[in-house]
Amino acid sequence: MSTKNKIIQTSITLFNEHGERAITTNHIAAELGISPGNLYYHFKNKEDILRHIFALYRDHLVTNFQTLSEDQDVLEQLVSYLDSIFELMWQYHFFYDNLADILSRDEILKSDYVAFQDNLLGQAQEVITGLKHSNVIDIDDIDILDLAHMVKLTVSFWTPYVETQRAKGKLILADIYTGILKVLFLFKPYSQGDGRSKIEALQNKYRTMINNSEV
Amino acid sequence: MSTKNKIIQTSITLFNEHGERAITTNHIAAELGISPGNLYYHFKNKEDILRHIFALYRDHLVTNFQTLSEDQDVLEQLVSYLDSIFELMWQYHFFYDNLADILSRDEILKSDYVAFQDNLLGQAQEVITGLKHSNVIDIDDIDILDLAHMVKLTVSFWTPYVETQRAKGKLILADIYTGILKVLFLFKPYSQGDGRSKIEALQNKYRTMINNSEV
DNA sequence: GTCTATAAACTGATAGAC
DNA sequence: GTCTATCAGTTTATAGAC
Repeated sequence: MSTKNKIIQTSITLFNEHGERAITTNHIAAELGISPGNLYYHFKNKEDILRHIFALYRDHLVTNFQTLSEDQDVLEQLVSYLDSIFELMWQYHFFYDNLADILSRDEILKSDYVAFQDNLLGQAQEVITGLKHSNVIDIDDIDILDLAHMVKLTVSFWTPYVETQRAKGKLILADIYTGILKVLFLFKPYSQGDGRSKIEALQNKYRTMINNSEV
Repeated sequence: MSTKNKIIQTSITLFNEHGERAITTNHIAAELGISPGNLYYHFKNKEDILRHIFALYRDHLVTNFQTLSEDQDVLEQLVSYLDSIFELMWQYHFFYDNLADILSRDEILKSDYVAFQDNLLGQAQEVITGLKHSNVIDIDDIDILDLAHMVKLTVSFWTPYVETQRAKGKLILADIYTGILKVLFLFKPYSQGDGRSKIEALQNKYRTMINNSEV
């Protein structure tokens, strides 16, 4: 792996472990066993590293995203989508732990992030519309935007929420599943007929996975 | 006002305006026109200030909180409760903008916060149970905990969510009302009969207030 | 209670040699 | 590409005078 990539990967690890604020360019260089000067050869500064990490995160999400088609089981697609997203949220959770702070220090990163979020909001609305057209849920068109925002809020801030609800311990896989369950919970009251039992089956699946992962 | 209180109030203002990370003890002292040495006479360090601010926030919330009684209009009480909470979230929004970060630096503050959150979760469950017993909503007992978590997540991270969804501009009063609408949105699918129309009336009330406040 | 002065530590960042 | 050396600036925190 190139030194540039190593710096990015190590930064992600250290940021997730100790928080972005606590990790300086010197820490990153020390962890890698390279000199600070070398790090500054590859990146202009810490902001520059953060921008590269965000680009990586965004590309991952764009790559994994598949708009729901009505051909396949729409709920299965939703779940695979949620799996990807929450997995990603876990890999980059430091970013959302310090979101407001990181964005306030970098105008360019902030406008990139805002544009991307706007994109995601549209995709969330498409997902909800897809579930509606597949008769999994029944929802007034006027409520779709609100639900899309709630899904996005939940996904974005699930990891910070979990981290700040308990005194000790890091994020574990079960926390990711619990987050997925929360999104399913948002959909559940709108589910109808067959859709309701399918969602309940999914809930049971993830509850089982939580129990198994905690052993 | 005592110097000690002035320091606390000025800190809150500066933290909200520029973010907690960007404001040092020197900034606070300079803004107040006192010396850094004087500030350190009143507080051990910045952590100490943050602990005092959190205690203030917690006391406000405890004071304003009234468990819903079934005598009065339970929905009116809910709204007055939501008003207080979101108002408070606005006054101390820097705290939630940087929550994970602030708590990770101070074990004592973190355990105080966790204990308080546990408390709030119980109160949220009581509120939901109250709405159920008043027949405003119909919800399975098994779902109450999930809904309580969703309400808490929404309230806690609403201001960071808003701040990070748009490129420019600070929080305004309309943002608070929009947050209240999001909580009502969470309750709405569980509402029944008379309860549903009452919730819709409340939604319309806040939508009107948003429009008026933006003029 | 408040000030001045200052120390000790750390941070981000650069210049120049290899 | 990588290193050593180093700087200028910032931050926290304290000692001692008033």
